[in-house]
Formats: sequence, structure tokens, C-alpha cells
Amino acid sequence: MKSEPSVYSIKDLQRDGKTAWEGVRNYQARNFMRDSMRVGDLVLFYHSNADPSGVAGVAKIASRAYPDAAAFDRESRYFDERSTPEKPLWVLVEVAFVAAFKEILPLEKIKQAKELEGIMVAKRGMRLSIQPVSEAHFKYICRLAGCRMPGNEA
DNA sequence: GCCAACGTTGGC
DNA sequence: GCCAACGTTGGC
Repeated sequence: MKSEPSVYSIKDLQRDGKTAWEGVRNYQARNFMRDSMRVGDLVLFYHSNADPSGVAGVAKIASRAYPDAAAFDRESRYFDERSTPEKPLWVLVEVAFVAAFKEILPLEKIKQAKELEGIMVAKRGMRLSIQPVSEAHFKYICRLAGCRMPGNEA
């Protein structure tokens, strides 16, 4: 899951413990939240538009998808008049902090790693803010980042 | 700040 | 349903 650190960083999540991932306004990204995410699923937290851009840590899904109330709020930058409480168009999931990498694992490193061949985030023009990651890729990224995780002590 | 790539919108 | 115009994303 991508976030611009100037808006919301892994440190912000560490401080908050948990956050509602509001503001996703892309159908494909929404569908991943709604259809594929389950409580307990692990997430790579990616800093976009950053220096450097890359994976900043690990989070986990803390709720199933439910309507994103920001879409109903005229004052919100995420307001969308097509979405109503009766017929919500956009959803969010809650995301909980797991770990912050000591150092960002830069996109450049991800592109260089043979083991990560085919990973979505490395593809040209890939700007989807929520992307599926294979278990093998996930583990390898954690290893590259030197992150110790339950079930992934390597 | 530039700009390529992409998604969305809306005229036809 | 096509596709040009537009707005946004995000690496650099």
C-alpha cells in the first residue's frame, strides 16, 4: 500500500498504532481492499513521492473493508458526491503498525533484485496505490530490509 | 518542477 | 463505444 510520507508515513502509523486507509479513489485499488484483504494479512508500506521512494515497513490489515465516510464529507478532499451512505462507492480498510524498516528499501534495489522479477511496483508506468504482492516477494523484501518477523526469522 | 504514463470524462 | 482532452500519479 502506497502513501506519500509527507501526507502519512510509516512513522505516523507507528505513532498511531492503527489508521483508517481513507481516500482511495481508484476502482482497482478499491476492489483489492474490498475483495482480497482479510484481517491479519500483512502489508508492505510503501513511501511514494519520497527521497528515496521505497518500502518503509510492514503493516497488517485490521478490519474488513467498510464505507469510506470521507466520501460523504463535503469538506474533505476525498469528497465524492456519487457516494452516499445508502449507496457507498468507496471503501477503506483499517491498517495496523507492525514494523518500520531501519532504512527505506529503495525502489531501485527492488528493481535490481533478480528474486523480485515481475513484481508489480517495478513495472513501468505502474501507479496503482494498492498492489498484490506474492508471499515469496514479500518475504524477500523483508529479508533485504533486514526485518525480523514472526515466521520469517531469516 | 518536469513529464511520461495512466485513468476518467464527456462529446459525438 | 470510440477517442481526444484532461487531471493525476509518481519517478526522476
